[in-house]
Amino acid sequence: MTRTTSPSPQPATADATRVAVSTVIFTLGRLPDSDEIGVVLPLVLRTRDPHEGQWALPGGWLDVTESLEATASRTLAETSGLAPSYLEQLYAFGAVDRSPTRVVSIVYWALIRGDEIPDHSVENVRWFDAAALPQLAFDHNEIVEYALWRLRNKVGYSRIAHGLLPGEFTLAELREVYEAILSRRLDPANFRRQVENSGTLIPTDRFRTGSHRPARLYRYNQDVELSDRGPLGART
Amino acid sequence: MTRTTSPSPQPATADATRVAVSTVIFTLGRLPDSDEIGVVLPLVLRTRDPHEGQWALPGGWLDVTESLEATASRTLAETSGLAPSYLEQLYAFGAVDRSPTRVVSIVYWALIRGDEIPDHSVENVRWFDAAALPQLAFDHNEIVEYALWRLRNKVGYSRIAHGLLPGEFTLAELREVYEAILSRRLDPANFRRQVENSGTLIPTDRFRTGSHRPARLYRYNQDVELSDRGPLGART
DNA sequence: ACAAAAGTGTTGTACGTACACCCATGA
DNA sequence: TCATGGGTGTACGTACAACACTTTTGT
Repeated sequence: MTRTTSPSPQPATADATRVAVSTVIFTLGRLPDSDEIGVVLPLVLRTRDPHEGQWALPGGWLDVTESLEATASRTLAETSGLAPSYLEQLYAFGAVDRSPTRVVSIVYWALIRGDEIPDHSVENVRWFDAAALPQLAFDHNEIVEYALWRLRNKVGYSRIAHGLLPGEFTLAELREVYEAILSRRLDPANFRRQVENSGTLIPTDRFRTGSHRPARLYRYNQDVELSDRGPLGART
Repeated sequence: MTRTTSPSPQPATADATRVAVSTVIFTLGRLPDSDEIGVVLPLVLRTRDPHEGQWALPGGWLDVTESLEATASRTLAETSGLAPSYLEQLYAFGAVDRSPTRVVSIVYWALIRGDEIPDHSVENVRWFDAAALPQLAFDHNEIVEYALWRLRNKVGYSRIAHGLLPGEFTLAELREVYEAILSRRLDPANFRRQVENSGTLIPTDRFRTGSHRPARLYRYNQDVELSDRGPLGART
């Protein structure tokens, strides 16, 4: 449904159900109109019907020889040119009337590090403030809403916030990520203790020197990822 | 993939992807070999290839005119004859090699009350101890494993346990449900307070009289369902 | 009377929150 | 030296686990 870049390998038979894979790709960035840091995501301008001229989630038809997750990864590469630092299935949307022809969309959501996102890398791709989207094609507004809910939820009990940061980061930077996602301020002192006691961070010997007292750099402890997706490790 | 009861409305074209909907249906029951109470689920004996003679999750092909959830509900009716007291999408399984032909299965999981489940209502349907399954068709063992994980997880922060009980129940009965799902004993005193303070139960004037001191009957408070599935209310 | 489950009280620990305070650096 | 963010200490409130205890029934 959300395919925008290549020809359709699936037959468009009137009474067949087609399967699409779309991806909600989150990263942090400076918001267009304010200069706050916030959650942003890329959308693709539809160049054909249905919903020509509207913005839609990146995605494509499922190929018979391609796994669901592989399709999602491809989507990500096509729009951001980056590999996901986090990728998880979100939901399968299958209302009969969500598209003129019957389409079931398996939607993934992904995080990528904000390090180096090409500003206008790909034609017809634009990054939007997740909290201020225009009207999107199909049921994509609903989908993004749900993805945002999952992101905010998951940030509470999981360590995914690291997926938005480079390899080494200060606690203040990590806290900013949480604050942007939850859109509320957190107490620096308490934040420090929580995350230190969680055992998910490894302090390095390096410091971020800047305007004031240097802050220690931390990196993510790979060994801790438990109790996240349950028995599904590399599911597809 | 798991269709067992009606002819396939989907074309079996070699290079098309077909969409199936399967459902993991949980309830509580007396386990076959012990006489403990535990989680049980119905499976359907496959009467044709692939995997003829193996047990599989109830399910069927997605019809073009039928929503995902509707297909799941139908499945439930066909195997248990009951309406679900809880129904939620679990995951979309789409590995390329999970079936001889390419099949994407949208899997739901459901709870039904144990009140009155016909013991051998439907031909080729049998109820199994969820913790001691034989080898199932396709990747269905994995799927059940994941569904169980979700059930146990969700019982911790949600009120779904009520979905396994009749309209009125004692706190001891509710506690038994939790104990069966989590397979560990809970302190009756603490359990009482937790659930009382959660505001999800309404005490009635009736009592369950039995072998000892009568226990007050409670019923579920409909008004509390919040923070469960997020923005997806009647999604399909 | 006694066993056993229903139901109440009390205590200790863990953890989140609020906030006062010290430390180290650039300007 | 001062402003500012880095980092530590402490006190309070809530939530939960453990467990002693009282109450009410059937037998």
